[in-house]
Amino acid sequence: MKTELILANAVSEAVGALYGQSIEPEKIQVTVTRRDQKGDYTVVVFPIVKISKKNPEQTGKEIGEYLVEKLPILSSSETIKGFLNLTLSKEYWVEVTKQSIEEENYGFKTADENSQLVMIEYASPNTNKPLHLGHIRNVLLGYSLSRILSANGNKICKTNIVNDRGIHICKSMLAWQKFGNGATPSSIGQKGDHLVGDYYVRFDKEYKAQVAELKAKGMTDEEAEEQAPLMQEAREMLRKWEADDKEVRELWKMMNGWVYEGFDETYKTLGVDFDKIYYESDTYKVGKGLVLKGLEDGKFYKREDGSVWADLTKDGLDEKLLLRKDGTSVYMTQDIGTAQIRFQDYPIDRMIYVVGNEQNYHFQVLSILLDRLGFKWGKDLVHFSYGMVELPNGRMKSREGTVVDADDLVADMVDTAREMSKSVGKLEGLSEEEAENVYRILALGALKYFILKVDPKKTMTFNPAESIDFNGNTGPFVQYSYARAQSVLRKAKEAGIGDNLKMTAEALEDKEIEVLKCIEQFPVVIEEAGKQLSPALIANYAYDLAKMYNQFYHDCQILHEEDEAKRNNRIMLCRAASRTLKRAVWTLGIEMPERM
RNA sequence: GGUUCCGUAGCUCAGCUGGAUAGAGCAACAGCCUUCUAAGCUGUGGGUCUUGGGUUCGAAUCCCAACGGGAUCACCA
Repeated sequence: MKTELILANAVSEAVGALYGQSIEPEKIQVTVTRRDQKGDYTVVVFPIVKISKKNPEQTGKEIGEYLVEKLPILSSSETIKGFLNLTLSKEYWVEVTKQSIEEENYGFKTADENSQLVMIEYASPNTNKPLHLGHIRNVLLGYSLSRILSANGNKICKTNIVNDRGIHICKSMLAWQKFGNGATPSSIGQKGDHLVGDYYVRFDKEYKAQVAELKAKGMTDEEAEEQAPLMQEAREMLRKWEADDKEVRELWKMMNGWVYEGFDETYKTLGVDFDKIYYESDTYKVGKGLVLKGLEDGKFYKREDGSVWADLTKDGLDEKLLLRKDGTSVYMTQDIGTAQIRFQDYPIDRMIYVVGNEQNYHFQVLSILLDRLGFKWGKDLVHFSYGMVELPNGRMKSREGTVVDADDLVADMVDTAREMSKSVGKLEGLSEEEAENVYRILALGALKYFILKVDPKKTMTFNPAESIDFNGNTGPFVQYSYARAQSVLRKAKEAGIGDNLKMTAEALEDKEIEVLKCIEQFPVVIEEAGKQLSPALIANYAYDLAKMYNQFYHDCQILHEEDEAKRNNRIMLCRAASRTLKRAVWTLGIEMPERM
C-alpha cells in the first residue's frame, strides 16, 4: 500500500480515538514534506481543527504523538505552524530500496484478463508528404501514453489511421507522372516519402505558374484556380481513382508503397510502432453505410439538395454535414466508419485519439455522433489534444519552407551529439559502432525529453539550437546520471565488491534518504501520470530524481568510502536510483546508455 | 462574434485534487577537475504569478469579469 494512504488511514483512526469523531481518510491531506523542513510526510492539520476544537499546534502534536506510538514505520513527529511533519524510520527506507531493486515491476502494474483494453490512435499522416516536427510531437505523445497506460495495467492497442486517399495524393501522382521520368526511391536513392513529397511541392509550383498565366490573360483568381489544366487533371484522376480505374490504382498503390516504406523508417528511428494500421481507403465506405442507417432511424436528416446532416443544436453545437449532396463522404463520415471497424476488430473499452487541438471541435462532434449511433465508448472517447509546435520565428509554414522535417531533425541531433561527445573526449575506448549507438540514444533522448516535458495542451516553441542542448533540464542529463551510476556499479564489480550487498539502517544518512524519498514516490507518480495522461509528469519526475542523485553523488565518496556499511549503502542507492530512472524514462520511450 | 485553450524570472518551462518563504533550466556573474564521468556541483543577481473582484483559516491553483495571445466555427482532411 502507498505510504500516503497508510498515513491517511492512521490519522483518520487517530482522530477518532483522540476526539471521538471520525473523519474519512480521503479528507486528510498527506503530502511529501518540503525539502527544507525536517520530516518525510506532512499532514495538514487545519481541516482537523474543527473536530479537535483545539489550536493547530496542539492538535498536530497530539496526533503526532499518537501516530508515533502506534505506527512502527514512524520514528518521530513535529508540528510547525499547523503542519504535522512525520519522519519515517530508517528501516522503512531500507525496505523501500530493497523493493525498488528486487521487484521487476516496481511501480508498474501488469495487465490481466480483467484489464481494460485501451486503443490509442496516433501519427495519422497524409501520404503526400514526409513527417514533420508536428508529427513528432504527436507520435511521441501517443507512444508515451501507450507505455504509461500499459505501466498502469491496461491492455493496449496502438493504432494509426493513414489518410491515403484524396486530391492531395492525386496531385503528387500527377506531378510524378508528368515530371518524374520514372524516378523511384531506389533509382535515385531517396526515401520514398520524401520523393512523393517533392512531387507534391512540384505540383504546387507548376500549378501556381499556370494560375498566374491564366490571370495574366484576364481571368479572376477563382476562375484561374478552377480552370488551370493541372487542377482539372488532378480532379479527373481522383474521379478515376473513385471509379477503380486500374491504371490509376496501380500508380496509387506503388507511390503509397514508397511512402509507407519511408514512414516505417522514420517510426523506427523514433522508436515507435503500431499494433494495427488502418487505411482510410478501406474504411471510408463503412461510414457512409452507418450514416444512411442513422438516417433511416431518424437520427439524422436529409436536406432538399440530398445532403445528410446531423442536428446538434440540442447539444449546444450547430449542424454538421455527414454526406455531400453527391452522396460522397466527408472527414466525419470516415471517422465514424473507422470507429465501427475498430470496434468489430477489438473489444475496446476506451478510445484515445492523439490529434492536434485544431480538431477539438471535430472530436466534440464525433463523440456525440458515436454515442448517438450506439457505440458504448463514444461518449467517453478521449481526444488527447495537443498544441502546435512553433519555431522561434513563428509557425511552421510549408509555403515559406520553414517546416522542420522529422528525418532531418533527428539526423541533425545525432550529428550534434557526436560532435559534442567528441569535443569533450567522451566515449574513448568504445568501438565506432558502440559510440554511434550512444550518439543515437542521446540525440533521441534529448528530442523526446524536450518535447514530452512540456504540458501537451500548450503550444510549445521548438528552438532547434536549444533543444539540442545537453545541459540542464534535458534528457541527456537524466541519461548522464544513469550512466554515472552504472559506472560506479561496474567499478564496484571490478573491485570485487559483491552483488549481494545489504543496506543497513544504522549507516543510512540523511542525504541518501532524500534520494530514497524520491524513489519511494515513483509508484505514485506513475499512477498519477496514468490518471492524468501526462508524460510531462514523469519527465519532470525523472529530472528531479536525476538531479537529486547527481547532487548526492557529487558530495560523497562511494567506492572510496572506507566504512563498509556506508559504502554498501551507497552502492545500493546507485542501483536503486539508476533502476528507477530507467523505469521512469521507459514510459517516455527514452533509452538509457550504459556509458556516455 | 460563438466555442475553447493559454497568460508564472530576460528566454524555455515546472508548480497534481487550494497549504509553509512561488521552483528548475538557459542566459549573466563568481567559485570548484592529482579523488568513483566537470554533459557535473556550489554560490549571486533576477517575480505585483496579466489585471480587478469573489469564495476562506489560507489562492499562482477554485469562481466571475476584463485585457492580451493561440485554435476553431468549410459540401478540406
